Amino acid sequence: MIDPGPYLKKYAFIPIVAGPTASGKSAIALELCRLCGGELVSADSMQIYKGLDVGTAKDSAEELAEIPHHMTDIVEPGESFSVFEYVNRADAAFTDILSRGKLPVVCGGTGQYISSLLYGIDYGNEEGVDIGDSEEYYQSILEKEGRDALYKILTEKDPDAAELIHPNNTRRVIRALAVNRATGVRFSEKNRKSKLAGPSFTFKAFMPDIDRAVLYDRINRRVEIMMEQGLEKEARNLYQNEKAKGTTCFQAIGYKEFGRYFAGEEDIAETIYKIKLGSRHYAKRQLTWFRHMDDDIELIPSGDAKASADYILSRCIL
RNA sequence: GCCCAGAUAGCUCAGUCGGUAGAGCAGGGGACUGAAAAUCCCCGUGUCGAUGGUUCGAUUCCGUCUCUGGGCA
Repeated sequence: MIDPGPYLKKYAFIPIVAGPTASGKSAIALELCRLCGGELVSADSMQIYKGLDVGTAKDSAEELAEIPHHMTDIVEPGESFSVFEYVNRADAAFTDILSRGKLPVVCGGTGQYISSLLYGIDYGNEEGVDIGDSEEYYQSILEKEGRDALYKILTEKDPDAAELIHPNNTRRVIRALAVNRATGVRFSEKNRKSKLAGPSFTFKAFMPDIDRAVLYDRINRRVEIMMEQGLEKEARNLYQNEKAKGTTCFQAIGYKEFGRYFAGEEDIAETIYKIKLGSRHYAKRQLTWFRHMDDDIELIPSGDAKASADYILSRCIL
């Protein structure tokens, strides 16, 4: 546990505002920062990228200028990033903010990032091992020998991990094998030990409780607004960035769907439909993730950001 | 007005040689420990358009009607 510094005099917890896309998290988090002079720490795997602004529903330029933001715009499209780097850099941000006597306010919808903070998952990379080569190694085995052969290797090298990972989920099969090969420690063994240290800070998480139909409607409308705000132009910039081609930022909803449209293979209406659909599917997965950790996330009424911020702050005061 | 083709799940459609039906998409549930906005798993009862008839039994065959396409006038 890192010394929380002066903030402990007033606040016992660092608030985390989690929730699905378009649920109103940002508005609450910004209000929270205004209320207590806090600084925002994003927990969003796509808002880390510079230049992906309207499509990731990043806070506006005015808001970025008004409230200090951390973990936003920290890497160029094309650069690689990972949860491991996220937790390290977020921890550094917390330490920095707290040392200046300010309250960090976490806000984001990337379940994996939220869980990593809240549960203090240690991705253990003291030796600075790079697993990229090992991933490529197993990727080539997958291509040459197929998914069954790949999965069979996992059942031999790490039966416990194989038990938990579906054979069709080759991405996770590869990850487990690569971690094993690169670090010499079994994936399952590493995971078992990962929570032993506990979180570096004390967090309290909240999520707006929003009706599914209302959420989907908000998502659909927001995609229309993004189009008005120039999403197409932003996507075109990304597609013209040679370094970014095929990298992680192309997984972002609102960008990857433009490929066929730019190639002249479908019209814009289809593209917009796919962006809405992808966003709804994503929101559903986010809800599954956060529902799973409902013992650790408090639901709050949605709709009134100011009231939510007041409430959250009261729950974080010592 | 006449001719032809349709009418089956929220949508697009398959199918039942007569024994009350199933795919894709949508939608729902779930997993997730170094890409996570990624990746993966599970879930299909609906007056088979309406109404008469034939039949032990009709969504399926026949008649009529309604609606929707397309064609001819």
